[in-house]
Amino acid sequence: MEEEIDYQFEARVVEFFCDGVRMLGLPKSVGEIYGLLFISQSPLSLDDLVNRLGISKGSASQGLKMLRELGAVKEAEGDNLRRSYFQPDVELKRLARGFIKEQVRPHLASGDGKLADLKRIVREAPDSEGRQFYHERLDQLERWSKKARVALPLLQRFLGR
Amino acid sequence: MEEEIDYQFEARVVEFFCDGVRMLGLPKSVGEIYGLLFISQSPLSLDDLVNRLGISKGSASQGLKMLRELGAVKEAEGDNLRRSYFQPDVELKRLARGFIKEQVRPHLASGDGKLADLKRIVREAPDSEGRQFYHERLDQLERWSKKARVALPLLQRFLGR
DNA sequence: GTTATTGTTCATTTTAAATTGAACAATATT
DNA sequence: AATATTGTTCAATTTAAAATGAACAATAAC
Repeated sequence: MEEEIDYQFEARVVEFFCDGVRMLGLPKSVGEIYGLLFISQSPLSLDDLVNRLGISKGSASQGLKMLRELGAVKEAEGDNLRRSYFQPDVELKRLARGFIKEQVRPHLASGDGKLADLKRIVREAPDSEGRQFYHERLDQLERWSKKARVALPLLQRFLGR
Repeated sequence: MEEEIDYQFEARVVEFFCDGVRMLGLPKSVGEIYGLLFISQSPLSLDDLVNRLGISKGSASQGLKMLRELGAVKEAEGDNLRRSYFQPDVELKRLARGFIKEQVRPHLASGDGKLADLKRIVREAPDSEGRQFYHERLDQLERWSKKARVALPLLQRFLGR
């Protein structure tokens, strides 16, 4: 009976994290996995996740992989020596760092590359009526990008306090 | 011929913004619309967007609606008095404010509500082995939420400088 | 009052992304 | 060496989100 309560509670926490990661643009299953680990008193194995969340082995494996890359979970000791067990990292600082490093920076970097391409196109194009205007707009974009690059470390530092 | 160059350039800028808004979790069409407005020298009407982007009237209408709600475009004067014309707001400050207000804060608020529900469940549950642990975890979540609520205005202020 | 123009809404269709599950590799156990 | 266990990969499927387009309202022009 008490387990029943725990189970319901657990399910709601998992749901809570589903919504959370959706806001960050990550797959629902990643939220489920992190959520269950977050509310578990002991580390869980891939099999535990499959059984308790009712998701496929494939999803669990891929989700754990992503969470490891983000630095959001780490390995831990568990009953069965053959298996890997996982527990969550619950420090906002490190979660933010991982997310920024893995999800935000790559996008910004690729954006910067494309922006440089666009500037080149304008530079090498024959003088046209719009050239000056285009140049200004691209400069604007560059200012945005620069600001973002400065903001990220500040944000990270703040979250780490 | 010169128009040909402009057209290709325009298309690449539009693509650039597609990628950009995808990172923010907004629909591609919103990026296309904002991108075309961003690189246009004069305000455009819904019909212009439909024709130049090759999207449906429905998409254009919905996309413009979202962009207006975000404060990312505003109405402007144009040739045809019967039509509404739009131009982009290119101030990062206001774009960020709109995005935070419309997309981030609502999620945080709903999260806070759900978190309060979870705390109540734990509080009202019979003493169990896990109760203390659950309480700690939920406190952790509350600290995250609080930190986010403080970080947002700081971020906003920084972007507005 | 009838017709034309502009823009919105929303049920249906399409598209992109996530999930599944079976095949596979890697490692341990007998 | 044969068998069992654990975890990964990826083609096929499912699901959720976005785009479409036809019907509709609102307004203007005739």
